Amino acid sequence: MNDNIREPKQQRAIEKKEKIISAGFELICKNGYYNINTAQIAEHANVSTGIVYQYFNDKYDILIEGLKKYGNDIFFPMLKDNNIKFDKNNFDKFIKDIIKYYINSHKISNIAHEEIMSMVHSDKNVADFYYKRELEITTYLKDILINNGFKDNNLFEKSHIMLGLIDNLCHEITYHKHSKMNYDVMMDIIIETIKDLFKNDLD
Amino acid sequence: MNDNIREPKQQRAIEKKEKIISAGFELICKNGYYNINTAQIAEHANVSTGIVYQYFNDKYDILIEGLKKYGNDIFFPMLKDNNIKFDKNNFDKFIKDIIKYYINSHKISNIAHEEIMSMVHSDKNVADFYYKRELEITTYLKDILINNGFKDNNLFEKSHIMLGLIDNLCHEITYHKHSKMNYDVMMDIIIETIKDLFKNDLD
Amino acid sequence: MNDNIREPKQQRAIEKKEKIISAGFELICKNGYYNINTAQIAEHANVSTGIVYQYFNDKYDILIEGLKKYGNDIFFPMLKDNNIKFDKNNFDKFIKDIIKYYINSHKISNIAHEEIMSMVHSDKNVADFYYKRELEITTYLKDILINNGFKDNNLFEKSHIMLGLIDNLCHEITYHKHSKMNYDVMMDIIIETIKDLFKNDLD
Amino acid sequence: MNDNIREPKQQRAIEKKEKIISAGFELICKNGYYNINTAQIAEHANVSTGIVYQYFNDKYDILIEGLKKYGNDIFFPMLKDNNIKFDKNNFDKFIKDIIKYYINSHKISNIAHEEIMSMVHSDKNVADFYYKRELEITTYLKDILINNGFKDNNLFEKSHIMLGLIDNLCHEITYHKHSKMNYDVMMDIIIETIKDLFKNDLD
DNA sequence: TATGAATGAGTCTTCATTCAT
DNA sequence: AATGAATGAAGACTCATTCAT
Repeated sequence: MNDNIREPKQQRAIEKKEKIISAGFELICKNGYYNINTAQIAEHANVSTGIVYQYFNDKYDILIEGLKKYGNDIFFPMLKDNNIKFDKNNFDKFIKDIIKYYINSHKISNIAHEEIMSMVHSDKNVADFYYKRELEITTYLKDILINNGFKDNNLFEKSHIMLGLIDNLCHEITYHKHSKMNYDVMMDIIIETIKDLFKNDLD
Repeated sequence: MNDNIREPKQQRAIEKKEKIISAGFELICKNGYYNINTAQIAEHANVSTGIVYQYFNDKYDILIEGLKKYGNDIFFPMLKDNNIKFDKNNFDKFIKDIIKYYINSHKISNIAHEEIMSMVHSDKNVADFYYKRELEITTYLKDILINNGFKDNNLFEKSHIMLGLIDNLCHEITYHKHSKMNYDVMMDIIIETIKDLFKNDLD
Repeated sequence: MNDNIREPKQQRAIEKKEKIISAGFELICKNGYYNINTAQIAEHANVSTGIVYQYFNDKYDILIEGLKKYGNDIFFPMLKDNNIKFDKNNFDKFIKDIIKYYINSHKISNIAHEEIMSMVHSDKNVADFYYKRELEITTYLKDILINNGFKDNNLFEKSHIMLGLIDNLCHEITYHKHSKMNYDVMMDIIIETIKDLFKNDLD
Repeated sequence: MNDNIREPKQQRAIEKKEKIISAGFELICKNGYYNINTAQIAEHANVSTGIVYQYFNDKYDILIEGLKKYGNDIFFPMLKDNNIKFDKNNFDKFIKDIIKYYINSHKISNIAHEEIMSMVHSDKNVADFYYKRELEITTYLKDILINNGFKDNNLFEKSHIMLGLIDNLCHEITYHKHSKMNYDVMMDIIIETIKDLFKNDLD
């Protein structure tokens, strides 16, 4: 472990560090942490292998920093748009929009998603990151619902369940198309279930 | 790749092969596929390194065979008990029982669960295994419901959603105790939601 | 090194040893000494791996014994036919016959030839075997020539040169067909050269 | 197979690569390809094992590159001197010179010669190299003869035969001293035979 | 700062040979 | 005499990390 990690101050150096993170994270997401080596990361970042160890303790560090920097984009891109309003009589549409959002995000970074989920299940730090984000998004959803007039009746737990339902659905749709599941039906049921979930929380 | 895999004939040899599978799978589950080497597997199985390669193509093979042999026990132990009957007026209890079952199974093989889920997300063969089992358990649940008088109203999809809800809950409970989630409340909501899911399928 | 090599006395045992030699030598000739392992030899001989070491000191032994047993067939099959007579006025035909013999033998055991020649160049024992046989065949040719009325005017050396010329020709024809050499012309030249070689040795 | 072979740019690195080739080729020639391992090559080159695989795909690569670099020196050192003139009335001397050249070259790199010839007989790439060189030297000899006034009467084929005769002789002299062959006589016969070979090609 | 050359411990895998039965 | 299971040393190759410049 190198104790002399340099925090780059010069603009060029900062850019170089960013480059390593993005290049490294990209490769790791695409190929898996164990299938990519530091030489490849350096090459992909147009940087020498040596320099990597002046900005990072080790290979693992690159992963973690990449996660911090790009994790949100991959998993919770919606976190960017805040203060959403929806027509209470058209809660359906709001749910559908979220589902679309999720499916889209799954599709865009399909492989990255899987690679990181893999690490969520095997690496404590990645897991911590992921679960923290999960709480954030849950809170975010809860706030939206409250802002739109929902009663706070265990809204936090319900939001979590709602997101769980949606995530399962998206995963199902994105990855196991081959199964004998009817996805249109499934989506309708999910929407209905979510509405039931909140049935007593609208005036 | 060695294509001269020997299928052991002597009783002692058969036991030895089993031993390698169990020892290897155990170590992999406990420490992760990439953190265990063949020497460790051999040692843990009280066997020489050479013999490993007479029964298996490679390290990966051990994982897959271990999965075939012990995967069900870890993920779907309930698959053993068939033909369950429950009091239709007490659907609640049935749901709770399944949840308990799941939580228990998560707790028993906590780490194994996570390691394998990790590979579900990064290895095609492991994923195939897992999703196949998932379909089985879904079918199994659907059959139980039908046997207990439920109407087949997209019962397959609903079963899948139900299991998803339960799995999310268990995962939540087993792994992120630290969160500010109220699990008792959550369980109640889940049960209620599941009941709503099938509200039109009971006479 | 196992000092207890058993010399098989029972008929069945003798056959078994022969089988190992022939199977082993065949595989080695076809694939090369370093590309064949004892397990394959045993399997090809329909014998257990263990038994091999009761008849042979080691893998190398099999090669040497195979060479002793089958080497002649491969390199000097003509050694079998003795006492050849030819029409002195038709020395040409005799030469051509030998060439045909050689080419045929090269073609039949093409790969074996090469594999063994490879070892002639890298293993002392194989070399010894080969050069000993070479002397035999030279002597054999010399004797034929004498029997057919040639004067012994350095006939030994000349026979050796003659065989060398033929061997080079055959090798050329059998292995580098692709070159821009005209083989018909070459053969004629060779024959002429050989006749010149002995031009003063016929009355 | 590592496909990230680095082509060394720094002077020191270039020298190191050369060092690995020469050290590796030397050891392989002296001991045989199968009796030398990469660790030994690295050690002999005063280099770590790792670096070997940054410059070469594998052990085999070292052999081939060594061959390309030093093969000519070992087999056809005369290829260096071009445009040789000789006294047509003293063709004898020219032949003798070539023989001396060959014998000398055989003697100098005795073992290397044999090890490589071994591989010529067992490895396609080595064989290709060798036969290509053989054609070159044949052409080279043919050109010399033409330059010295020989008629081109199948001169290519005759050159090849001449070289074959010389090679056999040298091999005989260098390796089987033990035989009952009279080498002085043999050399005289060879010279006479070669002269006969070209008897109609001088005016 | 930056380069890319160098290190060497670690990994998988093979195989001649021996052992238990 | 025979089997085939078992051994373990040895080999090729990789890669995170450090070093010389």
